[in-house]
Amino acid sequence: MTMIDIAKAAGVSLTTVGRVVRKKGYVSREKREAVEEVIRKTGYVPNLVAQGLKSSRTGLIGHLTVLNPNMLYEQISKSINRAAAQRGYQVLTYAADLEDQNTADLLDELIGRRVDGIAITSNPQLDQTLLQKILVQNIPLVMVERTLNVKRTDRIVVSDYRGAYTAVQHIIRHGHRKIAFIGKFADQDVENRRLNGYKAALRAAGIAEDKTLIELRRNYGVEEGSAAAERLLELPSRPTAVFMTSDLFACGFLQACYRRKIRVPDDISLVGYDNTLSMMLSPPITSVSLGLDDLGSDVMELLLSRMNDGLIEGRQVANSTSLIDRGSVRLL
Amino acid sequence: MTMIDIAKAAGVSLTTVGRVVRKKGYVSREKREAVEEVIRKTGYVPNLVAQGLKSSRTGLIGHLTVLNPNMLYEQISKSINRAAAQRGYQVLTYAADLEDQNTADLLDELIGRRVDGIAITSNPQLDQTLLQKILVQNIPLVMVERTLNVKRTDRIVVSDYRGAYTAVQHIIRHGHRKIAFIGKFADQDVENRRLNGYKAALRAAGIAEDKTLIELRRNYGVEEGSAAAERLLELPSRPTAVFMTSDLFACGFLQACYRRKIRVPDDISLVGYDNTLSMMLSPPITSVSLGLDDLGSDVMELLLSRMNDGLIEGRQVANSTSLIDRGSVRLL
DNA sequence: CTGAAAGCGCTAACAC
DNA sequence: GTGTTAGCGCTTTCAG
Repeated sequence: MTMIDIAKAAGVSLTTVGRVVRKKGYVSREKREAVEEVIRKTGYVPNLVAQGLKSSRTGLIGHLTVLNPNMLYEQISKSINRAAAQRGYQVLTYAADLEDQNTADLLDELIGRRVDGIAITSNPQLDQTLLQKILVQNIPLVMVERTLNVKRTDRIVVSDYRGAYTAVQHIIRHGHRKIAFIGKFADQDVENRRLNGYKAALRAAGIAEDKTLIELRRNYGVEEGSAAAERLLELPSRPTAVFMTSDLFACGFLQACYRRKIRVPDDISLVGYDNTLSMMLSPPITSVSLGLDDLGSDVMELLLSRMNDGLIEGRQVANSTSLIDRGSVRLL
Repeated sequence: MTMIDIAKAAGVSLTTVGRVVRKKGYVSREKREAVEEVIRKTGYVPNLVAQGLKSSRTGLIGHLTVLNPNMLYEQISKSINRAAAQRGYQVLTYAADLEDQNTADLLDELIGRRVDGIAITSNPQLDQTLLQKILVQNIPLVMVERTLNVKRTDRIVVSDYRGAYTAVQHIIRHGHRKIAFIGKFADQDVENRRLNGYKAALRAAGIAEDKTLIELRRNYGVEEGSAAAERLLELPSRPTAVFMTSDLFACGFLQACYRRKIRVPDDISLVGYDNTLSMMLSPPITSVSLGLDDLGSDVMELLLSRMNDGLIEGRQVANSTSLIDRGSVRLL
């Protein structure tokens, strides 16, 4: 079934069928109805591949991401998929989790498929050279969270510093002074920003930094959170509150508490980060939301505007974090 | 940059470039190297859209799914994406969560994009008429979990009955007799199979069914689990164990327990389902794993074999469930 | 308002 | 071994 078949069956030309299918251009009512009738009867579906070749517009957005252990990946994907669908685009998600698929090949496939735009979320393996290839092809590009400063490329950054700061401030306002920090080793800026937010909040409150209260782990993960908790809970003078840079840590921390029959927030106060799992835990934990609901829309809007004008200078959008209070911090 | 440009630059014909790009057919070493050189220099990337049009093979798999509240959706997507990538395919995921996007339109887009195969996972809005369209186009189709018996279409079913049966049997073997059930109203067969598994296990152990111990909820969800727990925990003669058909219910149940300072498994024993969140809870909960790791491979293998021979009769593969014991059932 | 014609970039016979 | 040629199914000027 092709447009030509439809044209023949309806007794019109190929062009007319095209106009009806795309609802564009003038077609007399009779002819239109004739064509529509045939289309309905035959169950004809336009070939988007051919359309894409001819119009060099595929309606596809490439999303390059990395499968991280926390649930962030799914949230981000969901948000982008949804926003894209609402705007008539479909997302092709490439997860660079395997060693055998290197980022360069992935990008080549994206380019080969002639996607109309590319979103890269927190991929650590990026460098200017790789991105250059995309830019040369003039494909709109937006980078999320882990961003490089590249010409004519938009960035969406998460205000991690503020997020951490606000969380710790919240704890301090509840009267806590011995506040522990569980985070990940700073491979990337993200982790540093969170740690800095924590330190700044302490400083602002005139609380001296206590190195024994800072627990840095190799990875995000439940086990890691549990292990960190084991150490912190053994401390001669135990912290009264803990700020963790991932809800996964909070999961693990709570498991350790459960084993020791330590109650939250009665015996210790906790604040998580990501707002992914915190609402599901026992008890639900106050957590920093990264405001990812709008992320997809932001991504798509940046991409779409750049499709219209590829020459605009690189813009930067900050996704603002907010604290979701679930009462897991006790008033001292 | 097209193949013709490369051909000119390398002083060979279009065909020769094609042979080099596709690594197929005879090309003398000199010419090949010349072509490869030019490709490298220019950063040429073959146009997969044109390839797709010409070869009517897009390397795309369409995945039609529905965004459910439990984490199953992500697990399934991940599994399929990964299996597809390993076989050189890319997945286009369509989530029919919005009312405005009806399944028929989604299917049309999949057909329009000329995907090489379609996987439909637990979509409740399916009917023969819709599927007919896919079959007419001769696109390999595999349905997961919620399946219809359609000619020349493969099915992957989850052995929910066995899963539930095994879970309840596990509880019974630990000496429990008052075992509650939290499930979802039976919109679909899935829910019934789980309830039936529960009932059958009780029957096999000679335990009379107690209607007050069966709690059916409108939806899967944390809140729902919590509400169910509130009722069950108020019962004059409280159950000693609870089997729930979703880890989300278990989350909610644990929150209710936490509020009442009821400990698991000391005061009550719990078993979840899905094995999605159970490992993250406090305490970790014994749960039924749906064995989704292999799901993607199964899907792809069924699809690939049908691409080779579209006439094979519909096959059925059963994904076997297994109980992951985390000690949340106490020995009475 | 409608149609004829020229490709989009690539593949696959088929000839040389 | 290598090149010529004819499309895949559609969009888009440009005439009528």
